[in-house]
Amino acid sequence: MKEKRKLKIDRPLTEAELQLMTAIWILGPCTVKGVQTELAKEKELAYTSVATFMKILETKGYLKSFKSDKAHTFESLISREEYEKLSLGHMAENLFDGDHSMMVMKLLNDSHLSKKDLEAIRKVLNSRLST
Amino acid sequence: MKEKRKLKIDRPLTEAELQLMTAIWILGPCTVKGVQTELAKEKELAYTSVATFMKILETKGYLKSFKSDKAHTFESLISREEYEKLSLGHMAENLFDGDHSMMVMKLLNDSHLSKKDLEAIRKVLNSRLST
DNA sequence: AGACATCTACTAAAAAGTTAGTAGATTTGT
DNA sequence: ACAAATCTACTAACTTTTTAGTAGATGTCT
Repeated sequence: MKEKRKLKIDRPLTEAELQLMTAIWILGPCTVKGVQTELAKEKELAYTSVATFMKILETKGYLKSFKSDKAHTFESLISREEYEKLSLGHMAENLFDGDHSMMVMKLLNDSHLSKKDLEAIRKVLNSRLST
Repeated sequence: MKEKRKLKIDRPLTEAELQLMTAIWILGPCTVKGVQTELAKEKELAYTSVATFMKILETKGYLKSFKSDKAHTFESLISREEYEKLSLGHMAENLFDGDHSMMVMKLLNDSHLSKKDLEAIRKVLNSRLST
C-alpha cells in the first residue's frame, strides 16, 4: 500500500494563488525569482508580492520550502492533477449537487468539442465500461 | 434569430453568493424572506444580511427586482444552467488551459461513476457523434 | 574584509467579501 | 388613523485577498 499524504483543502485556491501555483507546476522546484519570471508572461508582480504569496501558500500547506545555496527553494505539495481533481469535486458539490455525470453531460453538450475530441472521449469511456 | 441578453461575468459568484443564487434558482421569483427561509436549511443568516446580498447580486447584474405588493420581488437574470456552463468554461480556462475534453477525461477517470451513469454518458456521446 | 546585490521577514494598506445593525419608510390590522 | 409589524437603505465592522514597501540578514565578488 502506497503511503498517501492527504492534503486537507477546505477552500480552493484563490484566483491569484492559482496563477502562482500554475507557474510553480510548470517550473517544478523553484525560487521566488523563477516564479516571478514565469508569471510575468501573464501578469507583472513585484518580487516581494510573489514572495508573500509563496509564504501564504506554504502556510496553507500547498508548498514546502527549504533553504538551498542562495534563495529558498519551493516545492509543490500537490500536483496539478490532484488539484484538478479536487477542484472538479468542489465544483460538483457546489453547483451540481455532487453529480459528476451531470457535469460530463453538460460538457458534452455545451463545449465545442471536435470529432477527434469526442472519439478520444469515447475511447476512454469504452475502457471504463469494459471492466 | 433569438434575442440573447449577454451577461458579462468577469469573476464567478463567490461562495456565499452562490448559496444565495442556488436558493433563488430553486424558488424562482422570490422575496428576501423567501430566500432567507430556503437558505436556512443550509445556513442561518440574518434577514438584513440576505437583503444585502440580494442588493449586491442585483448590482452585479445577476438579479433584477421590482416592487410588488409588500416586499420587493427578485428574479434571476441567469439560469442555473447558464451559470453552470459559464462556470465550467471558467474552470476550463483557469485550470485546463481551455481544453474542455481534458476535463471530461478527468471526470471519467477520477469520478466514481456507476455503470448506469456511464451508459447515459455514452448515449449522449453517440448522439453528438452521429451528427 | 568591505561593498554590493539579493533575499527573507515583517508590516501595511487597499480592495473585495461576509455579516449584521439602525433608522426611516411602508404596509397592515383594528 | 394609530400601533405593530415588516421592509429597504444606509452604514459599519470584521475577514480575507491582493499587492507591495522597508529593514535587516545573508550571500557574493574582489
